[in-house]
Amino acid sequence: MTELSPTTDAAPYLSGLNEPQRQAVLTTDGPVLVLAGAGTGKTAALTARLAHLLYTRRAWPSEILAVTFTNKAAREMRERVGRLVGEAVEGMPWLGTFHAIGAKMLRRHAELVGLQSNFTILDTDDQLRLIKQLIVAADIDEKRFPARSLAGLIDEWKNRGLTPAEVDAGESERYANGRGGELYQQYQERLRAVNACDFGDLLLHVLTILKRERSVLEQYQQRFRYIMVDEYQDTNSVQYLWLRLLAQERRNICCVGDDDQSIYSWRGAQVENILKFEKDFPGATVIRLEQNYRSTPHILGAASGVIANNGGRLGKQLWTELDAGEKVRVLGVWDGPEEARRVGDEIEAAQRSGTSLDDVAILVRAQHQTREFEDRFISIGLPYRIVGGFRFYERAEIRDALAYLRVVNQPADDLAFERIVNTPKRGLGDKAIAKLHQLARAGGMPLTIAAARILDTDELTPQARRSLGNFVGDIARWRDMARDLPHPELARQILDESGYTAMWQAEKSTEAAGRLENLSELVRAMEEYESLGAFLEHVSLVMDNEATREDPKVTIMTIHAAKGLEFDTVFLAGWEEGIFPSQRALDEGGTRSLEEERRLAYVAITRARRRATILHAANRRIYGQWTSSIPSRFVGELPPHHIDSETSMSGGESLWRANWSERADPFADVARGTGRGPGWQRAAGALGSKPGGEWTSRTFTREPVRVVESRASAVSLGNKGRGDLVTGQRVFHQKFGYGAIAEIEGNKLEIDFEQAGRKRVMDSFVTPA
DNA sequence: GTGGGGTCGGTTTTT
DNA sequence: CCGACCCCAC
Repeated sequence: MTELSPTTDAAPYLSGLNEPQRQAVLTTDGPVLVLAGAGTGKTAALTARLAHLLYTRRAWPSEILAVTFTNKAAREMRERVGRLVGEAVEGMPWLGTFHAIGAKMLRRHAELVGLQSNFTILDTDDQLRLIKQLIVAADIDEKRFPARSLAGLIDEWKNRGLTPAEVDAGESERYANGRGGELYQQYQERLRAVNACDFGDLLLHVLTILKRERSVLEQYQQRFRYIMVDEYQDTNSVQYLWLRLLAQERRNICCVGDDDQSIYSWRGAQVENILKFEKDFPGATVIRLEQNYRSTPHILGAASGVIANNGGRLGKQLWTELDAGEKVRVLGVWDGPEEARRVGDEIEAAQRSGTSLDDVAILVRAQHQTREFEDRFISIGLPYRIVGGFRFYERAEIRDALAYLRVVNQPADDLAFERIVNTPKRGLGDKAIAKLHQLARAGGMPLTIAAARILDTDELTPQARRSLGNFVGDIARWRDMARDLPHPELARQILDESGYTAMWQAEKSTEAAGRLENLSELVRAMEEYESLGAFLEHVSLVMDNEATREDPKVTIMTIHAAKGLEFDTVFLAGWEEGIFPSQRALDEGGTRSLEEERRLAYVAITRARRRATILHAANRRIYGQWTSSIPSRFVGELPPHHIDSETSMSGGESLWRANWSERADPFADVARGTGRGPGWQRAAGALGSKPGGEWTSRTFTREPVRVVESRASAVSLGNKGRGDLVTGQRVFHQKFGYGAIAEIEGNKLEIDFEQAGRKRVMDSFVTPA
């Protein structure tokens, strides 16, 4: 904050803001709810507000609490505020995700909940392993009561702000005949014993502390002059309670959100939080951001038409000054493969007229729908990226490497110890580990200590003892080294001396090479952190695939993943009953889940800036069965004057109608949304067994005839007919790695890949190996 | 320890 | 139908 003029009018951060946005910025005191529709410049207003608080000296950077849900949002806010106020943003320690801020608070007060300040943050994998151990120890049949469901339940309780003591019999009943609460209790005890906590604890422990320790609460209430919350509609109960405690003294809380974009109830978010804001904070100022800067009127009209079918909304009327533009296209196709083919064709055409692939996205309801597109795009050579799936720190090699570092950093981290004690193989099998556990449990000590002790006994076989002795010695040495070696160097040496790097070097696959690459990437990333502890914190809370700048690619992702993003051209695939809205949502019944699906549709449409195409297929393979489907009810909710409909099926509309609307429809109750519709499988089972029933006419025993298409692009992109390949030859493919040619059919190859199995690819995408 | 075979389930996903 | 996961046998 240097040389800034104190006059608000001249403030640079206000330029370019519309009236409601300014109001959101300038209404600094008292509770404020900013209802920000999609594309209405929410982030601009939020960051300007932050800048305003700093610029007018209402608060020091360290006196503002600004929370987001994702690291991406936090990063973006930090960057944008930085652009407005410069260095000052560096001093904002309390700008971050709920979890990052929770972790920060918890490290300061860890002892109040029985932890040490260097506690480890477990990820879901560690969590699950721990829970499995407890289930086995409690002699519960893991088949009947899977660890996953207990993990989910504990997570839910934590999201709701319930400690083990607050889980009543009814809740407890939800796992293993009433043993849920008891296991939750044990789980928390184990976490404490290994000085660790899970994601949920980062919030729940802090809430416990704030509720129990008056002085701590007051300290934070005093500190945070202003509180700002992004995506308020996504807050869950703990987050809500946490915010309410912190805000209740000064009442300078500003929540930004959009009830129409609440799509995370399944993970504990309570739309009610935003709906009842005015009740929670009487006298709140409510500001609506309704001018949309992103999409054309037709796109907005289509989205608004759909969302209007939901009840209980706070209500917003989006408008735009942009030109009408194209109508939203609704495209009916015959089946899934045709859907992918059509989208591919359209994208190639757009590309020819100058559209960059980076401006194009395909949004689907569920991850598995990406496959059809992936297959198609590989075969026509259209560059794409699929968002989602494995993240960097979820990969085995990264988790292994981190486990080594964790053991060095936090001696009580038993889960990390277990993970690596026999990776790479050291001949320390189950029996040896079991004995270790026994000793550790008997003596109430961490596994590393138990390991050192057991060496003095004759519990282990000589080889196991020697091997474990070496390992224990290694760990001790690494801990010594940690004192004076820079941590990236330490990591390098640990990976080396432990034989971990060698383990992957010994494997000659492309996959192993990639893993080694990831490991060096990890070490490189460490350089940016001041200590090993800081790095581990970053990894467990923040690490994500930073999109490395690459060649332009079409983005394929779920609607959930697309929230907050925007693209010029958007394809919305699979708008059929059962797919979207999903069968699960329909089965669960109730308007609640259907309305969430509808909000998802709203989010999907509003991602588009200029062009949106909605697709629905008449036939789709579901669990291997060819099944006919009817268009999503959301298609019917699109206002007719905002759309152009088209069908690619010969016979046009009449065939459509003949196909799905005019006979007794086995999905009738699904379509009408009674919420009691049959699952696909049940429908298939029940109707299929009825001789001569309707079902047979709609079930395809084999794939429908495909339109034979000529693929000019595939040919033009690749080598023209190549003669250099023969059956049995070893080749390399950019996506699938190495493989042997099993069959050649024109320019199409069947290849048995070493990693990916048998795939059909175009010859232009392989090179002789 | 690994791989073969059988079983079961099959939205959305961040931190 | 396809895949993940688990268990058991070598």
